[in-house]
Amino acid sequence: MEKLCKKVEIDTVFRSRKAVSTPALTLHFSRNSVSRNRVVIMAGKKVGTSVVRNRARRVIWEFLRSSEPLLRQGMDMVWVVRPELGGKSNSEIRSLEESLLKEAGIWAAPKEHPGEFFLDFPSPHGGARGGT
RNA sequence: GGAGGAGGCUGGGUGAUCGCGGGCCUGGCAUCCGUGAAAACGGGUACGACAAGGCCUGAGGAAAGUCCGAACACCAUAGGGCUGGACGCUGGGUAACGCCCAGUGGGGGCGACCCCGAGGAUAGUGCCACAGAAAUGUAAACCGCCGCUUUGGUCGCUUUCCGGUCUUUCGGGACGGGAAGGUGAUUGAUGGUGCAAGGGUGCAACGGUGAGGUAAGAGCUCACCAGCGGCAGGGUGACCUGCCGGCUAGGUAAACCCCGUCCGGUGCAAGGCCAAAUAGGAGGGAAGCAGGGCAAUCGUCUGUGCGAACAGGCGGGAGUUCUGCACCGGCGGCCCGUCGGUCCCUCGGGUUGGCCGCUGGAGGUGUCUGGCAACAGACACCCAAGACAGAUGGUCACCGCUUUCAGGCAACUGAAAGAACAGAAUUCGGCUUACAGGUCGCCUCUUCUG
RNA sequence: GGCCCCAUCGUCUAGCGGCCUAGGACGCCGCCCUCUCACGGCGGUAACGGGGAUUCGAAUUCCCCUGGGGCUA
Repeated sequence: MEKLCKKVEIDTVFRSRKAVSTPALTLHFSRNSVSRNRVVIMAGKKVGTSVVRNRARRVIWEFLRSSEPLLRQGMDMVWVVRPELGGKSNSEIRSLEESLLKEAGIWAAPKEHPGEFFLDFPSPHGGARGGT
């Protein structure tokens, strides 16, 4: 699992229009061309002070890291933190993440149909992407 | 014991485990990076790059707000004037400051102690609403106070005259009344004068209190206080103390302003280097004048020559160069000055990579010396984050703290919950703001006991 | 990260330190006009971001917070 840094790649994830959300947390995701997962966690100024924002990033990142063996690989994820997350405890944040991952199909569920899920993935720019 | 005052320190700890940033070491290595499906191509390097392991190290007192001051970098080695801005008791500290220390003055508190943007209102200008007679002018007189002029009322005393009652020694006497006049007290009206003490208005009314003085009053006179000026003494100074003088000067400068001191601008996204990529595009402005030098070349004259031509003189001269002015641009808004220049500005187009700056510094800690202190000096020891979507966290256990509940007379035991403000971004010195607690001595007032 | 600016009724805005108990427009509410609606007329509702300081007096001047916005490779 590595970090997703470039603005162009992050914009690609947003353009895929695949997202699940709760009032406190939103997960945008798309499939990538690398075989590893790439993650970025965004916490804007409206979430709170730098202490609140950095704590949210660490907690989210730490849960993803510790539960990586259970996740499907080859995904780009953009986590967007919303102001409601400020008052949540660490265990609450973890359960929120788990439910979002399950909803997005990234969490390795008991019944696995990976091929079916990725079939309806929209290829951006009318299939102009090479290499897939 | 209670109530306070001022200041310093600290900002949970230990262990296990999984992770993150930086550095070093070890072993392995023709490897590493980019493009590519691969082959391959391009590039970097054996003081190298990558991955693994080990070790070391890794947020704050405010890292914050960005309110001041600097260092550093570029713009000229940061220049002059105007404008503008900041500061403002005194002395010291400091690289510097709007900060700190010590003092002065004022205000608050019984006190320890705390607070103060605290230069100039006699340099000038402005403003002081409403109310009030009057809001700064040696002004003004509403209610008032005083004597005086004119004119009344009441009362007292007195002179003259006229009656009355009683009495008589018939000379008168006593009592009371009326009229006219004089005089005094008091009171009213009127007029002009004197006064500013009192009332009233207001944030503020031209010193305050007391005594003398006066028709009533007034610094009119005196004492004390406050304020002003001068002199003397003390202090580096702010200022303090004493004496003398003339007796009066309102407030506001966080209103303009005056005085003194200081200030060029921009800010590490400063700035420098490397690599890569794109374009030579569009719009606008300016490419002017004068003089001098050189000069392709042209015209003309003279000379030589049969001639082509050559040489010399004169005149013009594309171009080029120099000087001055102008223009444009850089150096805060303007002027000067200065530097650069045929280009300058705006838009459009490309890149969104790497390295340096980047952490050893006005640095900390300790001791000694100087100083009331801030601080300075000497010596010794120490090196303590440097990221670039941005590193300190998760889980578990135990201990310590606080609260609640249960048990217990109590010491205590058990369970649950909680633990502030807050995260480095070029670096320092301050200020300001936020902050759960814990802890250390010092000081003041008060109560009780001995 | 650095450097700046702004804050007045629900909205857009006026507002020399005293006439501010803060004005106007659009809203909103009520009444009148009309057969009814619109237009029009009359009246009302409603604000100086918070705290401190200067001043006799502050929306206005000064300081500190709070909340918005902009510029900068």
